[in-house]
Amino acid sequence: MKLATWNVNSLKVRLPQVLDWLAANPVGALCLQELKLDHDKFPLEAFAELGYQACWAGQKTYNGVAVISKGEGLHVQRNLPEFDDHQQRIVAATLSSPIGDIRVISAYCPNGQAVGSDKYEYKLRWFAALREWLAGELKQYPRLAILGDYNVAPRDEDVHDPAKWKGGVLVSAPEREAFGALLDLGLTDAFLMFDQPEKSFSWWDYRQMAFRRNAGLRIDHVLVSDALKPFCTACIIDKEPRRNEQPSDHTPVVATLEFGSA
DNA sequence: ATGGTTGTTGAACAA
Repeated sequence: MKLATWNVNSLKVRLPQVLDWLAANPVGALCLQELKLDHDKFPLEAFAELGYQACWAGQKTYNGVAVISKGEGLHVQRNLPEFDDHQQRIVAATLSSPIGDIRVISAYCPNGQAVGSDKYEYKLRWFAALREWLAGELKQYPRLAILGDYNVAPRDEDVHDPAKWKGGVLVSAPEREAFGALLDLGLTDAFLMFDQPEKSFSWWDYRQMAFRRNAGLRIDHVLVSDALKPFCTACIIDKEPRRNEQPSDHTPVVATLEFGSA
């Protein structure tokens, strides 16, 4: 069973690419971010034609998240219950698997704009609220994966030019601490469980031919709980969709779970 | 060089 995440930067524009990718890459669940679609404009039928179901939290113009899944998503939760916010950044659903229920969360963490800005303060408050909520989710659902665009590059190795980015938004110490506080709950960055190519990134700015120069950041992550971690056998970044015509600025990250047979 | 690109909504904002 594969779990994937992809910030599509407008599902309206990227829907054909997402459908093509799903047809070539069957998954148990695909978490999407930045739908930029009103809640009732979600293209459920297009996914149904490929045999997928979906849970989503849509919003006009900005944000919006979804969990596309082979099986039905149950106990759907939208947004952080204790955080008063109209921005649609979280959707959670329970999926069944051979080892029992797995809680799958699609997260679109705030960008933060610039260190010290109002949006940056909002980002840090949002991460704190996410941590509080996740602690409860983990108690209720020990087998949990939270996938999404965290807008945090956790290590200097996740930054194409650490000197240039040093202290800036997406890499600043408070943001990395907020991300680390999630891991402290008993979550592991699945990408780092395995040998990976150097300079592996998941996002490249549209400007200045950043993708061709591999001037990117690794800000999209798959976090697996301690109970799920032993079943995770691979995690890769699929750069192919970033080469598409009219691509998203992000590319998918895909984790493999294997449940064995005996 | 405070530039540059894309998406949404309709000149500005967000990323």
